[in-house]
Amino acid sequence: MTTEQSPDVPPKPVADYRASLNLPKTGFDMKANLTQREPAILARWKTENLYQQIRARQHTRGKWVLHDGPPYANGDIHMGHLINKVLKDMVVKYRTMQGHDAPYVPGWDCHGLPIESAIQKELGPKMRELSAGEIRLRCRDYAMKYVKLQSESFERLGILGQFDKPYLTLDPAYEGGVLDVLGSLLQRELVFRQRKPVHWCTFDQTALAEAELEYSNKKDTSIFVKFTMDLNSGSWPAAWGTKPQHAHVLIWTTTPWTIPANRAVAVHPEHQYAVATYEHNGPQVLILAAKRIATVMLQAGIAHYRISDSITGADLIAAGISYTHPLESSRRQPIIPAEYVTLDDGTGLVHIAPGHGTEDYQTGRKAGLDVYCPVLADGRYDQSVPEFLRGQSIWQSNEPIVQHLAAAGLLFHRQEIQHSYPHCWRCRKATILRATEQWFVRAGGNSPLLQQAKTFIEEVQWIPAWGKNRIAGMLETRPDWCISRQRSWGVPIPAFFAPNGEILLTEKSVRRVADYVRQHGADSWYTHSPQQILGADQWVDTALTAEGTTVAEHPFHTHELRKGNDILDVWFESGASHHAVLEATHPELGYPANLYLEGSDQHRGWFQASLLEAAGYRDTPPFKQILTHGFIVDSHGHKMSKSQGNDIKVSDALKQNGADVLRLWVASVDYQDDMPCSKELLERTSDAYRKIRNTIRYLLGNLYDFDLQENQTVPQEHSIDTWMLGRLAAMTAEVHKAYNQYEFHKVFRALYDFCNVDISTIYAKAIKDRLYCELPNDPRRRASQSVCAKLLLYLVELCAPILVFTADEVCRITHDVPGLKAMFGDSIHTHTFSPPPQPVAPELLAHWETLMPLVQDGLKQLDALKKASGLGNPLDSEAVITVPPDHPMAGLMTNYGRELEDVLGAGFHRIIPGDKLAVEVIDTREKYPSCARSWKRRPDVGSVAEYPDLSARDAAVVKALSQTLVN
RNA sequence: GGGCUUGUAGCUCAGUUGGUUAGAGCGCGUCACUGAUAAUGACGAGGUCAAUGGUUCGAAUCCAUUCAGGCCCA
Repeated sequence: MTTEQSPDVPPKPVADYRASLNLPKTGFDMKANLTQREPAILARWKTENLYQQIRARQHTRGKWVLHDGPPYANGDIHMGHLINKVLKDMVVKYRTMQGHDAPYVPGWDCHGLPIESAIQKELGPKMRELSAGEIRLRCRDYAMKYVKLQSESFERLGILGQFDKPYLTLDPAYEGGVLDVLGSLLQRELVFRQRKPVHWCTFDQTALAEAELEYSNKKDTSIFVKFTMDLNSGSWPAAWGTKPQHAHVLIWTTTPWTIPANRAVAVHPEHQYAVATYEHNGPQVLILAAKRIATVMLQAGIAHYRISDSITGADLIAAGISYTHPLESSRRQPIIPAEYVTLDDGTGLVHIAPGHGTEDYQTGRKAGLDVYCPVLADGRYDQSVPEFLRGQSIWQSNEPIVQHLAAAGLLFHRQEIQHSYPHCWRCRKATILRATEQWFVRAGGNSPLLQQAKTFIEEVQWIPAWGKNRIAGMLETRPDWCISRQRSWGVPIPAFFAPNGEILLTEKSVRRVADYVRQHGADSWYTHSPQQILGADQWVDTALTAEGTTVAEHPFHTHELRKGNDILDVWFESGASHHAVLEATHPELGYPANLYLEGSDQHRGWFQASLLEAAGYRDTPPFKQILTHGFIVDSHGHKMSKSQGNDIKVSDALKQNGADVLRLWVASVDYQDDMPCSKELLERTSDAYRKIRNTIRYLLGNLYDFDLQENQTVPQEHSIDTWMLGRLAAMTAEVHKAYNQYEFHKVFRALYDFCNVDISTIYAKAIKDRLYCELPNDPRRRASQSVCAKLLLYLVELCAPILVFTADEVCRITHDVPGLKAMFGDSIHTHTFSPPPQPVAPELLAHWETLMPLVQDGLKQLDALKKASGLGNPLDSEAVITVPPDHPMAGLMTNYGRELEDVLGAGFHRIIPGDKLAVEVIDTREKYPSCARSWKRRPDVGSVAEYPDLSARDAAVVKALSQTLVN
């Protein structure tokens, strides 16, 4: 210890009383050093097998299950993972400490395109030489690598769960569970087969996913085509004037080759449509959007034309006029509504080919149109098109079609354009949209599945409440669910195809395959024969014919069957987890789960998939509560992205701050909204962490000689201890309420303010004198220590779900203090919350309500004295408290005076009668001597002759101590 | 473009059924202490409650529009 003093500081008093004080002592370091300390704690948890210990613990309350939504097993974890997993962990830890059995089984989504693409990239052209089975093996290794990597990252964040037995969607038991759900949907006749346009490469003859498209510029012929209206149908709108002899609707397209597949023309119901009339070999009458007429006429070089009044698209549809297919004069086709029609280009009337466009398809389905696709896998027209096109490649057909239209007088105008067009990422050739047979779940319109899902929504508690509205809106407009994908890495749709085109996919056959997959894994679909899989030479079952009808009791010869190549949409896989995990891979969890907790994007994703699949599997929803959180944004509220350079890497943040600080940050922001994050914000959180840590350190430091059994002392009624206990009771209630409603930012706020204001600013300051200066066993000291022990207990308990490492560290420190050993038991994480603290009598709290303003006033006066006369230390002042004799507190002020002196930090106090309850702070540097031990200036310093430099209290304490020393 | 959603001091959050000069903590600035000390305490400065318009005796709070974000679609 240094004894150096600067020359202008007066020499220290002769006697050094420091040793006679009870100064704080603790092994709990001020410096957290989380980056070093946390891994050590983590290692200990692993050796102790903490997760299993918690499972084996006596649970005073029932089971409570948070079912983990599986992150994708690809890449490092990012801030989104952090927020999600930490929120989940805080919930689980809170429920555990409430006494629930709250197991946490983490899961991973292991199948799907991103992994298959990564492997494809790795392998390059070699990919084509590999069988689906071989590709799947590599995909599996890839997925498992990232499961391990992410698993370690999650654990490093203090997330506790069954990481040694997670659920994986590539687990055969899980895959079997997925097929169980598919079987159940088949049983309820909710699965059907239908054409739908998908991106298609005619060179590779394969379907492409959105992610496999590369957009680049392409030259095309765009054409304006006149579709001849059938003026015998419907009724000519009066606003368009007298009905002409001939009229045409005018459409625009950049893909002339899709004209053969035209099945309708779409208009926007709210846009205005008019008639443009001009002369060209007689009067010409065109229908198009009023706003497009000028542009279109200019493009076609027609200078003179007349425009009629306009009507809305809705009125045009209502007029009910059909038109003639430009290449097939016998076809009459309708005009239908479509909201997506724009007036940015074209004519405001859109050529609809449901087999060759996604929007065309959707629009067509609503209007009940045939999904007609005359294009074969290699890009040639089939036999259903006009003769001049049969067998021709679509890539060579634009010109013949344009010529044909021109010859028929239907070509209004043509121009060459350059536009962004999707190309195949492998062969770089232009792709098309082509309708192919896909599997669907009947989940739109008035499907019973959808009805059931809607009733489920009502039975679930949505947090925040608007989540219900959001998902309800999504269900309202949702189409049937296309569950098939033309990929390799996933759970196969176990359909068998007979040589005559009959298909076997029934509840019975799927259940058989499910069992087979459970035994041999889904890879067996690719490596074993239909005979092996079905386990018989003949399989009698319902057959689906190529025409879409069913034939019951149809005998299939299994050796003739071919296995289908499609896999299930990965959302179907994860959406089956309510069965595949809660009942199949981890039946100890049980159905349903109490809570699903994910980002708000999962209203469309996992929540909806789960809801729909559960609706097709049973009659109760898979979750009781749904909690959603927002997304991480930067300090300006913009989304984080690598390309913007405003992203924060979890590994960096972890190195910089430690897991507990990151967890505290998660707790501190309102997750219902977007969550801003920046280095500065984490720095703030770090400050908050240090404050909490120091508060705990102060409490611990003053309990070094306290024994929970021996020294518990009830505080005197008028003591600041009582005020503190009142605050503790209020804080505890507030925090539990917030935890129960998952409002962690309120938990954080309450705990932080409690440390900052109630303990640090007010209480800790007030009790210093009695803790440090009184005899160790003095009742006032023991009472305050009793309160400190309570503060420590509740504070650490309530912090534990958030500050998992620090709480554990505190718990270990208490083990080293003999009197505190029993405080938290073996581990804070197997410990349950203490019963709420005893409430404090309201009248006692009311006393402090009236006294605290006096303290505020006193502090202002101290500040004024400091500025006016350099009074630096409040102990060099006295508080003169005036109280009217008839004031309700008058009789009590003798008790409260001493407490006020301490709360204010003054050296002395006097109570005098006055006309109002008030305090006056007086500089006593010239008035009283200072006690060398307590540093308080008071009149009784020197009153004990033996100790001329001490106040009466300190003299007595020192005397008593010296006597015990002698004995 | 559509559905849902957010916008209060530099930051994170409070602001009850619309009602006097809009609150807290942090951060910042100044000062004090040196017996919680890479701590602690005191005081202080910060806001036309995103903007505009409306309803009202009165609006951060209700309504409309706009602007700027976010998620999901198109």
